[in-house]
Order: sequence, then C-alpha cells, then structure tokens
Amino acid sequence: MRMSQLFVQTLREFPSDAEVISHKLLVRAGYIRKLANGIYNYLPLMWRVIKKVENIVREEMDRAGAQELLMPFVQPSELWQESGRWEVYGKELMRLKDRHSREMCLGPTHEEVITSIAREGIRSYKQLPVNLYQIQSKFRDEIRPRFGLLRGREFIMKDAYSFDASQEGLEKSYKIMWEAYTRIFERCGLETKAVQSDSGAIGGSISHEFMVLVNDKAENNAGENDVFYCSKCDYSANSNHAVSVLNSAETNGKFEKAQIIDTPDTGSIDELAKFLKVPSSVICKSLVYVIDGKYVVALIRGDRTIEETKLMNAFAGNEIRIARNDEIEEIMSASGFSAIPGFIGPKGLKNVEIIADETVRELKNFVIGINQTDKHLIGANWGIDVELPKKITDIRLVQEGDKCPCCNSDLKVTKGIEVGNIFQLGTKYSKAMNATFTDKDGQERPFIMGCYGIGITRTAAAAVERHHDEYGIIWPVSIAPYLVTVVPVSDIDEEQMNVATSIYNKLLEKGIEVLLDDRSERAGVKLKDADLIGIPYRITVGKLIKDNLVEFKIRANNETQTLTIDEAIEKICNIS
RNA sequence: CGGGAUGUAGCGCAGCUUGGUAGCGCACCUCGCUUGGGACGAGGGGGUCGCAGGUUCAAAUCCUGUCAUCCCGACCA
Repeated sequence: MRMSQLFVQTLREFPSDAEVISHKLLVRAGYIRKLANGIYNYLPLMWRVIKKVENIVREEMDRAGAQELLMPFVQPSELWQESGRWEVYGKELMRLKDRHSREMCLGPTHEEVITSIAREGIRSYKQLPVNLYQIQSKFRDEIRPRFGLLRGREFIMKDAYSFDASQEGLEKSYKIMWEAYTRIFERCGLETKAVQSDSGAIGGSISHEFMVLVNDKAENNAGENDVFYCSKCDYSANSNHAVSVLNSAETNGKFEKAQIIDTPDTGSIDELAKFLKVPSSVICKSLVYVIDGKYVVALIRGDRTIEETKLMNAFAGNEIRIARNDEIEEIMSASGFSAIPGFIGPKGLKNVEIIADETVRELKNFVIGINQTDKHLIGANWGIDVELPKKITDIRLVQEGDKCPCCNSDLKVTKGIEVGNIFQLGTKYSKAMNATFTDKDGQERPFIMGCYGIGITRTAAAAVERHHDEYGIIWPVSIAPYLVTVVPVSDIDEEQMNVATSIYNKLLEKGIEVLLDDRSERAGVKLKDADLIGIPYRITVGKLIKDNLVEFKIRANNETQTLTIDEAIEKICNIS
C-alpha cells in the first residue's frame, strides 16, 4: 500500500481525553477514532491488526478442535428470561424494543443463544464433546467506559462454548482451551499469566483469567486488576478471589474489663486506634453494605479490608454497594439506636444480616462499635459481650506480604490486563434452559458447559501497552498492520524514488505486507510517522543509494544497519 | 449514582474575571522554496463558541436549565 493512498491521519499531539498509553497512541497514530463514549471506529490500520489477532485466534481454536459459527448480535429477551439473567444482569445489558414492542437486547455474551443451539442440535452423548465459537462485536453498557479499547462498551470478542457429557469431559475441554490460550497470546507477542478468578455473573465454579501483567506503578493504570501471586509456587489469583494465610497479628486488646467508654471523633479505625493507643488489629470493624437491596453488616478485623466480591458471593448476590448515610440512619432508628458510621456495631441490630470475616474469630478483649456515637465498647469478648456471628467466612482482601495458601511463601501483587478467561460453567445454563442430551444409560442429562472468552480488541490494545516507546507503537511482527515500510528520503530524487518503488514492488511480489511512503513530505515527517505507527521494519532509501546501499531499521530496538538493496529484501523475506 | 472539571475550526488551546465584528499553533488548499528525524515564506478555506431559554441596545463572555465528555469513587464476563 502506498502511504499517499492509505487512509490514515496521524496527529501531531496526543488527544486530550486519553489517559492510558494504548489509547493515546492508537488515536494519535490514526488507528482508531471515537464515535461515542466507549464506541470506536476501527480505521484501516486498526482493522488490519484486529484481523491479525482474529486469525491467530481462529487458527488456534480450529487446531484445538473448536468450530466457528456466528450468532445474532440482537437477541430476544425470552432466552434471557429462561436463564434468569434478564432480571439479574442489570443495566450493563443494553435492552431495546423492536417495532412490535418486543423486548430485545444487544448481546454482551452468548450463553443463552448457544445453549438454545445445543438444545436443538445435540440429542446424544455420541455427539459430544462439542466446542463452538464466534468472533463478533459485543455490547456492554459499562458504567464507566475508559482507557480506549481496553474498556469500551462495544468491543470485539471471541467467545467459545464447550458441551460435555461429564465433569471429566469438561475438565479436558477446559485444559485444551487453556493450552490454546497460552499459544494464542504467545503468538500475539504477549506474556500472560493464568490466574484464579471470581466467576461473577456468568456463574459456575472454576475459572481462570489470562492476564497480561503490567507492573505499572504511577505512570499508567491500564492494568485494572490486582493480581496476587506467590513468590515461590504457581499460585496466582485475581484480588477478588485470592485467599491467603494471615501473618500473625496482635489480636488481644488486653483491656481488663468490658466497658463502654467515650471515644470522641474516632470515626475511622486509625483515629480510634490512635485514641485508644492500641493496634488496629484489636478493633472489630463493622461496615454496612446493601446487597441486592438487603442490608448486611460485615465485620472484619480493623487492619484488614473487605473484598466486596467475596462478600457479595457469600450472599449469592448480584449487586453490592456500601450503604448510604440515610440508609444507615434507617437501620439505626429501626433498632432504636442513633449512631453515625464509625460507631456502628452488630449488637442489637434488627432486620440486618450479619457476617464476619474469619479474622474476627480470634479477637480477645477487643474494641467494637456499640451503636452510640462517640462511644465504643472496649474489652469485649465473643459470647459474653457480643454474639459471634453465625455466618463466618473469608471476605477479606488479600494484602501483599500475606502468605501463600499453597506453600506459605510471601504473596506479591501486580497489575494485570485481563485479555481472556475460561470458565467451567457446569449445568447452570443447560439446567435453567432445559438443554439436555441422552446419556449412555438412556437418561436425559443437562450439558456440562464451559465458556471461554478472548477480548480481541483488548488484546490488541494490551499489545500496545506492552510494546511501545517514546516514539510510538512497536507492534509484535505477528499482529503488525504491515511488516515493513519503504521510505524514500526525498520524493523528488528520482533515483531514490525509483529504487524505493522497485523494492516495494519486489516485496509485493513476494506477498509481503509492505508500505511505500511515497508522500511528498520531508524526511522527518515520514520517519516520525513510521515510528509512531509502529511498523516493525523500515527500509530507508537515501543518499547511500549511489553505492547501492539502503538503511535497514528494526523498530523494536531502533537499531539500524546498512545493507545492499538485495540484502535488505532478502532479510525481510526471511523474517516473513 | 456521588465528588471534581471541561465543552470555542479536524487536533491542541487562548479569549470569559471587566459583555462591543471569534483568535493562536498544528492539520487542510494554492504558489514558491526545501528533502536523513514533525522546515520556511506568501496567500487562502473552514467555527450556529455543546444545546435551549433568560438578562441586555448588544452574550463565547452574565444567569437558569439541559446535554455531552474527562477524572476520582462506587461498579465491572
């Protein structure tokens, strides 16, 4: 392709509304343009990259025995009502009505549709296992789209669904996908880590997320997930799922007797610990949440943090948020109290669920809110002064330095971009939607399902996050829009243009994806653009052409070498 | 949905306090000149100042409302 013909507009400056580097670079280098919040045009260069990623995904999915199909983007509400998700999916599901007022939605994922396909098409265990996938635009009406392609509302995703006759079969399908994913991301030039994860609204039990690890501290917060991983063994998990062995902490408040004392202006754990001159680990913290509209008081040791996903899961909830002050007032007055946040405690509360993290169990002579503003109960003990909640489970956020649940070594934390995930769904959808097959013994059984997603556009953006420098993008060869760009330094130098054109034509003949920068621009503009756009290799045709020499540049390390024309061509041919 | 900010030409911004013919840089078009790291000169085109009301002789500027975008939080296969 000649640059003079290519539809691309590079910008001299970064767009002001972009925050992360992949967003900034993709806009500035002319790959994408925003159409609406979280909705982007994929311009020709971007589309080439996307197709590269898609093809790698296709090749590996096909190799793994999956079959591609395409399901509708607009789906009828009936299927979602069957699965029960019409009610629980929330506002993220883009709902609309057709002209007959039938309720429809834009597909955020396709478990319902695929289950209906399997229900109609698979009758016998002899047809199993089956793995079907598609590559398609998805729409999720995210609360806050951001980071360009990393979190758009409309995005391209590969979603695959496996059907098996048994749990063993599912585990096998799962493992095959795991291996395929590892290869896919490797081929895209991305190192990933498969981490244990919460399975969220999709349901099911075992799931892993494939994370591109980005150890960005302040510079960049493209990695939206905190990943905990063991410094010694293979354990790693998303923070919403990670578990840990606690370091020992002081859990005895050493107060001689239980009494309610004045603790003015100690609305936070820090203030309270300071006021009482005790470590925060002898305070029992009480937080009020609203889970699916119901009030929940969660107790945790003062030095630890609640992991809200775990808390929500403890109640099999779909929606969780911290209670508003007016809701706390309502709870207080319903139980005959009038305390403000910071002084709340479980004792005497009516019409609320109480749950505790395991960390509170060993507290002795501890400090706890007693539903009186500016007062706390000190020297409290479970069973004597306050009831130990019946519901006790792990609802805490792991902290760096906690010990690994597998091998007791130190856990560390890093940021990750989730580019893919795999779920063992089990029978959640097949049961709900009555999708069954006849087993060997003649019994009707629900399919054992798995689902497997890869964010295609997010993967491309993640590649930019990982591969760029101050000058622009550095595409991995496998997903670059073009492999090489031929740049004549001066378009008015006839010899340079002739040689550049001839190199271009030779490479074209060899089937190589090559650009010729034939624009009537100064050298600086063309070279800057080549770096910004991130083409892996550059052949620059300049003054040295008098000696039959050209410059060969590798974008990845910005190294250049002087080669003869034929050497340069040969080098490119060998790479491709 | 809470907190904060911003909407002026394709992009980046000034002008608003103190109302009086809408500006700058880049990009774009023409001509000249230039060609190894985002040149230069001359000329030119492009904007209902987010939108709707209001105040005023007069509104980008002041007031009210509304919409959109961005950031933080909450939330999120």
